[in-house]
Amino acid sequence: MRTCAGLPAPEALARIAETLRLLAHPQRLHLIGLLNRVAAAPVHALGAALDAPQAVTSQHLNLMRRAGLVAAERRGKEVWYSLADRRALKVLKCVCNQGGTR
Amino acid sequence: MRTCAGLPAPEALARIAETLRLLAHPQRLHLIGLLNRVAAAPVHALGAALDAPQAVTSQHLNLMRRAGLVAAERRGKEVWYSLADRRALKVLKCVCNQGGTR
DNA sequence: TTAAAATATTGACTTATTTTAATACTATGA
DNA sequence: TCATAGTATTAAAATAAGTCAATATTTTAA
Repeated sequence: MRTCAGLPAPEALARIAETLRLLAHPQRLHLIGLLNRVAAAPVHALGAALDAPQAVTSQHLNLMRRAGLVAAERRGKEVWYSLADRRALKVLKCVCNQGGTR
Repeated sequence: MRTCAGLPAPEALARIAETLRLLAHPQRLHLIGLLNRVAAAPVHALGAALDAPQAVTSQHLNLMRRAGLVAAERRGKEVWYSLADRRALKVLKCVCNQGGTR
């Protein structure tokens, strides 16, 4: 298990920031949490859980898919999404515990 | 150790997203990493390490301070900053390992 | 009290992100 | 082939975030 020894190089910091930026949205975080519970689900089911318009749900999922955070697989008319990067869930888990002073 | 059981409530998701948004910037991530190494440092030293203008460094630090991610303490003419929320470092650490398929 | 160092704040500007609505695409079954 | 369900894409408008330069504030020391 590689832990972040030393400071990440500038390009690495940019990539990490980009990943965090994608996670830094309530609905996208919600999607990550949902996908963790159900393993995989079609867009319309996820959109219903979020109570968000179809286009919005699709856009969020596509953003995360392009970054490799989630994966998409067509099953007939539906496209089922699933988690593809365990870091997404790890981030959600470690940031949703209360902070506290160090 | 409280782990994120169940999906966070909407307000919680918003708070978590806000925290992640603050971390989702290369220079702010760099500051978190630096503060982890040195424990505390004045603004001008951090700005020099980042090679960023004084105002920019101060602004980044202030953003994070208002969110409770870092703490500030005046020592004479200087203001020394330090980490105040261990989640910041945890996020940096777990997101800077390579992603991988689940 | 004046000057200088260190930090913070402000406002204008530029850029990026989010939202919305409309429309296009793809697969299925009649 | 046609209609329909499920997704994706696009463009425009609204909102938010980042950058920069100038200036204000705070503290110390002369």
